[in-house]
Amino acid sequence: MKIDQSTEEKIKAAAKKVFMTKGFDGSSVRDIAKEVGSNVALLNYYFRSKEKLFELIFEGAMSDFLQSMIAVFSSDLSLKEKVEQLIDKEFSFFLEHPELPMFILQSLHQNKTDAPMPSHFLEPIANTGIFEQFERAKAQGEVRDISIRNVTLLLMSNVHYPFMSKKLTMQFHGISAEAFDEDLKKHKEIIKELITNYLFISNPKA
Amino acid sequence: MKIDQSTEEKIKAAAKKVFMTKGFDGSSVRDIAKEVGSNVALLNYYFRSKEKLFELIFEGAMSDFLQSMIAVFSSDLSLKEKVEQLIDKEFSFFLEHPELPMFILQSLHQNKTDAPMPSHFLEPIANTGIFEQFERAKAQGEVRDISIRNVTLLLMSNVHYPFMSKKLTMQFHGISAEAFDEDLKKHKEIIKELITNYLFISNPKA
DNA sequence: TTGGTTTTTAAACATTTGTTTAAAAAGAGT
DNA sequence: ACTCTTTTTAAACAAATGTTTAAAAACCAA
Repeated sequence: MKIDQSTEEKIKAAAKKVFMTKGFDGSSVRDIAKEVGSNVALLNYYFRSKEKLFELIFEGAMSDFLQSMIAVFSSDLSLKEKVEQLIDKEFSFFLEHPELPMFILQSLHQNKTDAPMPSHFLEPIANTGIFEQFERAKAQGEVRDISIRNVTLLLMSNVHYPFMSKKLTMQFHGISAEAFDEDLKKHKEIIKELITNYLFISNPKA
Repeated sequence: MKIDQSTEEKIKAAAKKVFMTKGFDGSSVRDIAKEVGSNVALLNYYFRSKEKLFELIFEGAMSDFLQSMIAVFSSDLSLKEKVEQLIDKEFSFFLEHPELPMFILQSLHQNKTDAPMPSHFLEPIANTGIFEQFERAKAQGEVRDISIRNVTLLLMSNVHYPFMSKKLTMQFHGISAEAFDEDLKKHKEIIKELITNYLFISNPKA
């Protein structure tokens, strides 16, 4: 029953690469097999079907996607510091995995994964106590009266979208990839100031 | 040479519906034909191929996508009013075409359209004089020192992303579509205040 | 080496894909 | 009614798809 781990991992890596760039429908098992340097039958030997393989890749991606938040939330920084760190960390994470936001949102959008998000993805976030920390800060008047859901939407919009819109933005402004990356850096600083200024009351005692 | 306009339009409508929800790769010409209540051959009779039909739909979508901006920019409002109106108008537009941002970004992401964005999409925007108005306001100290490209990215992030992230957000917070739509309304108001507060200097004379 | 298991391969399978063909149906002008 | 063009259809086509089969190759314990 000893399975060649390396082969299995090679297939997963190839599948990740292909699925990420072309999506589920745009990818064929022969694409992936070619990327592995092997056979279609081998994919179904290790993973039972294209769908099963995809689900595995998707779950891994979703896990990565959420993982970067957890590290920040688990620290014992102030809420403001956490927000700032989150933006920094997410940006550097997505600089290395720029296709991730598009892959996740597109897969969910087209119901490429039927299962609702498993609780083992969300519980670790709740377990960091970030929600309680937020409500506490709100009660103490350190933070503006805004729902945690709206804070999330605000952060995700400004952190995910830029990486999804690279081609649109480049074409829209007629700029190069390098120029866009510069804009990205600037954007990060802008939203850090913008969001913290908005969320946190400057003088809680006033 | 008189072509039954209604048939051609019916096909376009069906193609739009199918392509929008399933993307290029996820859609088959037989899907579209079934939606029309007709034949695959008919699609190739009116449009030469699946690709040509898609390009037509994509260009129409891109046009709609940008059109809603132009109306606002063409008015003779102040810059601040234009920003506020843009947010309002874009939100009500995307409430009626919620799949549009995802469709556009996904198609560009996967190079489903080889051609770079034609100038006839962008020129009308430049022709509204919005860029000059912005630079003028910046020179006069009414507006913070920020590039127009970063303003665009900021606006697009906060206007497009929420519509793309509906499923992710619903699953993430475990909320209903109705609850999400409420969050959406709130988000609109938040970013209106947030962005205008950030961009516009409260007292230009100070 | 031998025998049995695991891994890999090539080939075949049935469907689905986009496109084309050729004929039928519908329309229009005379 | 007849002809010619335009529109619509059913059928066929080759290529691509996901999956399975069965045999070969590699591996491993005795």
